[in-house]
Amino acid sequence: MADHPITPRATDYAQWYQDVIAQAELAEAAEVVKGCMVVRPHGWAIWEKMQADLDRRFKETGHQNAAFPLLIPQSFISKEAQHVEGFSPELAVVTHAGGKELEEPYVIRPTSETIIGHFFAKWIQSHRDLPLLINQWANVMRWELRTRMFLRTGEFWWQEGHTAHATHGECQEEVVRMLDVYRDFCREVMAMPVIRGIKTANERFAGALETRTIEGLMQDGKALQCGTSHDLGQNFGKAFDVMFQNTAGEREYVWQTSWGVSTRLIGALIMTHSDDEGLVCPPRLAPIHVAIVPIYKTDEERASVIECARRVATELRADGLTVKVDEREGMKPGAKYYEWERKGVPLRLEIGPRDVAANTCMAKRRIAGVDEKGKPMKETLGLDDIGVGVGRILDEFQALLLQRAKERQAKSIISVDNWGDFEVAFAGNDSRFVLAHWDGTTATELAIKEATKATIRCLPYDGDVPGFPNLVEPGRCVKTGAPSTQRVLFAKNY
RNA sequence: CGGGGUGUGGCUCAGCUUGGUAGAGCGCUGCGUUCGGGACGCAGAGGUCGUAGGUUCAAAUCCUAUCACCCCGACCA
Repeated sequence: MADHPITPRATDYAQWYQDVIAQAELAEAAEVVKGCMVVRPHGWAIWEKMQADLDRRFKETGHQNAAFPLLIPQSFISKEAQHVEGFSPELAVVTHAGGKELEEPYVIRPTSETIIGHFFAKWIQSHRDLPLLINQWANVMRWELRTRMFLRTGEFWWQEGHTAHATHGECQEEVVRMLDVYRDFCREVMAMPVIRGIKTANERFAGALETRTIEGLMQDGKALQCGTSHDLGQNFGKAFDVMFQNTAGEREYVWQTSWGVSTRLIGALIMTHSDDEGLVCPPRLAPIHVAIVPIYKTDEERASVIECARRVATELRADGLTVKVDEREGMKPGAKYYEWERKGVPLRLEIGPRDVAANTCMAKRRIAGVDEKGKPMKETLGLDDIGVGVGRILDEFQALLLQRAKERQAKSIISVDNWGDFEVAFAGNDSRFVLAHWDGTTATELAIKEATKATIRCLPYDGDVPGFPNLVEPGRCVKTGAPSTQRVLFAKNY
């Protein structure tokens, strides 16, 4: 075994995360732009796959895409009291343009509730204009003191849904619906189980009545907020005068929502599935599904093997798969194997002279056991119906990843009833999903964070936590002993 | 903004204490031999030593200033 370019997870999880990103060529630090990142082609390809699937789901639920300005008049941010308080510290502001100082500075959008509120006010007159269901794919900027690739950077890419409704009831339905879209996407496409829940007042979006979240469990036991959905009530409607005339002829403020997921999901993908060999990518998000490595010694062998590999690639592409035939010379097959494994290609096919003669190939899954000699398990596939064999393997691989993630999640969730056990669960650098009673006060929430670094990730939907079907039950706060009505989810988080 | 650290070929770093005019490994280019789990040989290309001053016959090395980045803390809809 040659040098291992990736730090093992057990040695240093944070370094492992950075190494996977570098070795899989997903992204790198922008270096000349503080706190920002360059998303490299292989990383962006994963985001494009995420976008394509999410966009289809948004359209299916009746939403339309639009685009709003990157720059927002500074005064807009100030119009909603909580919004300005939440975002002011992390705004980047444009004060000059065209060689002159601007009369009013612009902020680079940290999120678009305000500018969209302004235009919604123009677009909405009547109850017949509602609901208005808009989505925007965009980049946003939040000046962060401490950044982590994909998880928290100055600039990031996301989608933000913005909707306006005639009643609070419709607005609440939308918030629930879109959180479920995210949950389904995470499970079906990312092979990642998440827990739906409601944020505490302390963790709520600045300007929202209620924030819902999906929380993912990373391999090191920490939680990652993977998506959010906000009931904005009439807060932005009032701030931007977004009104409609109802059927009785009265003017009312609209009820609004916003919801988003971002390139942070790529971080979630890495920390959910990947291993010490590099990126592991579920087939439904893999930029390359199959890498074919030709094996040969002589020129004649090379010609026949490559001809065969290209033929297989063409056949698989007809099934809608992305296939790479690695024809690079001067590189031994083993080196190619490691490279494609680092990059998270789910399946590799090896085709050599013996395979050409037998009309077969060797298939190696990205996650495979080892045989009695310690060599990776491979299987032989016939070339006559290669599409069938490859399709089956990719389906099995997608299912395997979800199953593994679910098992890991199940093992990491515990229920705790006393402070001693709670502290043990978060001792040192440890984290997990801990279900415990909480007295409902922000003071206690902050005291627990101060003592253990663990925060309340959400008040989970009852029944959404595997193995713990009844979270709504009377109990005593794990910290203060005060009465509590339900268990909440604690974890350290990214 | 506190505390600590680092800036030297594309990357990782040595050299600095004790000044003498820049090195290694990897990567890259070319040729040849290799090729079923990370190849090897030979020949090459590539560096204003973060920046600006200062000391000196002479500075990557000593002094001053400054900038950038990293780690820990504070902060993080």
